[in-house]
Amino acid sequence: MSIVTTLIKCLEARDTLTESEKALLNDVVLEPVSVPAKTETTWPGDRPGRCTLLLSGLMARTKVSIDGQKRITAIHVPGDFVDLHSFLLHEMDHAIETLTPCEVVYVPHPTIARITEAQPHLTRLFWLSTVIDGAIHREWLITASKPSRQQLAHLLCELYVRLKAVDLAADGKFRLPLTQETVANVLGITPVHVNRTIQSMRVDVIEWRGADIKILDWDRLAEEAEFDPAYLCLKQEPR
Amino acid sequence: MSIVTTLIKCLEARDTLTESEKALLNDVVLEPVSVPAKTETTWPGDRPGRCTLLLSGLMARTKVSIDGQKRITAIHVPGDFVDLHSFLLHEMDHAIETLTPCEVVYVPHPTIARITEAQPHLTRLFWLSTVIDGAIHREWLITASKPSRQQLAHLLCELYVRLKAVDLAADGKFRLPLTQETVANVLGITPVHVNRTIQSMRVDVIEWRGADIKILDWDRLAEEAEFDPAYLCLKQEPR
DNA sequence: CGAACCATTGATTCGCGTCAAACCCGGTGG
DNA sequence: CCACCGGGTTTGACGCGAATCAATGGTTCG
Repeated sequence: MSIVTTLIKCLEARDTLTESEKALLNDVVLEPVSVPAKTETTWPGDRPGRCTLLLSGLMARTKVSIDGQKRITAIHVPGDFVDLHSFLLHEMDHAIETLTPCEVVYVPHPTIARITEAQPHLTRLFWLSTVIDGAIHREWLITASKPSRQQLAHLLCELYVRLKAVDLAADGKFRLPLTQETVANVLGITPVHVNRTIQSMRVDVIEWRGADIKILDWDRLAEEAEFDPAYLCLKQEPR
Repeated sequence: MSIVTTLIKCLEARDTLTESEKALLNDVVLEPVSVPAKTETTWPGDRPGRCTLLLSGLMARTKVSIDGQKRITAIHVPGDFVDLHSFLLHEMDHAIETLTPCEVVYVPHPTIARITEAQPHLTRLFWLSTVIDGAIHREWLITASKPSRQQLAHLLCELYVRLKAVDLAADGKFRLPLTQETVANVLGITPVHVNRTIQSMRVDVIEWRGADIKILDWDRLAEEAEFDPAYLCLKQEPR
């Protein structure tokens, strides 16, 4: 199984690729790099010069405010192009860090630039992946003004669907090796409150022991979260 | 002054355009359409087939939850491509509405597709505009978990800078013809609380009468908002 | 066995929501 | 010219959800 497999799986969840496109991606994706957990790979103000393709593990995009509060604005699962937007933004407006030990591949910006010059279809698929990134931001923005239970329920639904798309979740079960403090940084609430929220959800909809989560009643969880996976755009269509 | 002027101004805030690119845009942008205030132009589930370029007025992207709560996930000012992401998403996951009377131009998806096939540079600039859209979402996400005063301060700073970039704001003054209820839908708080927040800010940092806003002390407002315009990417660079 | 890290619990405070009423102002019509 | 209306703004009283602060368990690992 080659290195690009997960990326191709992610792209092909939204459209089909030609053999030559797959071959091109294979040439472009070089050797993987291991990064330990809790390591910042990019800082705000950086001009990275390459994009990060996540192969395994979980990464996050974060922003720290003056008072030291860290807020996680995005969580990335294997197959995600974590900072594809840096190709166009140039200067980073946030940090990127590993939440767990990760394997990544760095793709130089000039490589992506070449693709945009000669591969309109691949370009659109890359563009699409940043657009979906934005759609996820919008969902998080909406849940942000809802009660914490609903917020957490939505996060779990989303992560389950995204992990399942890359075969890292099944039967309502998945691994989420995050501390409650990290979850708090995702939801924008305090760790203490995350704990209480998890406890209230343990009563009826989830099992959550250590890093192992089991969704006991998907329908109820999704209903409470008002979760509709449409925004994740997991439908093959010509783009 | 031609119709594309505002669009070109917006794109050229981030990179320079060649004459032939400007000419192409001029050919692509057809006659404007007037839309009355408070009109929904797109609904969730729609497959629009064209993108909306805003020429004048304010538009919003909204999502309504089961209980009828409307949340505004984005505000658009003249020059913005309101729903450029629909070109790749195909199916809309949210609604689009005018907040004030607006003039718009509809650009058919096939037209944009043609640009992506033959105009890599323009394509990257369009892509960039959706990426900045995402950056704005991230900022809103971060402020969402902050006290309402800081949230509102940030919104005012952002709108001032964005309006100024298209010459619709100057000297700390701009028009914002929104009701407090609409502002509440932007911030995800109640109209009542918006009112109290505005009042507390009137004491020291802003004047706000009807649709007219004057920022009395930019530095103080920006400091309180922790506002750093970097994410709006208003710097000319080759992209 | 202690150190470090994480999860959990309790007590108290505070920002914001909720509900309901009052007010303000431009527009309309008698 | 004034009564009346309606949409938006403002005010007050009250309750709840989440923050805060501080302490206590539980596990893993040197």
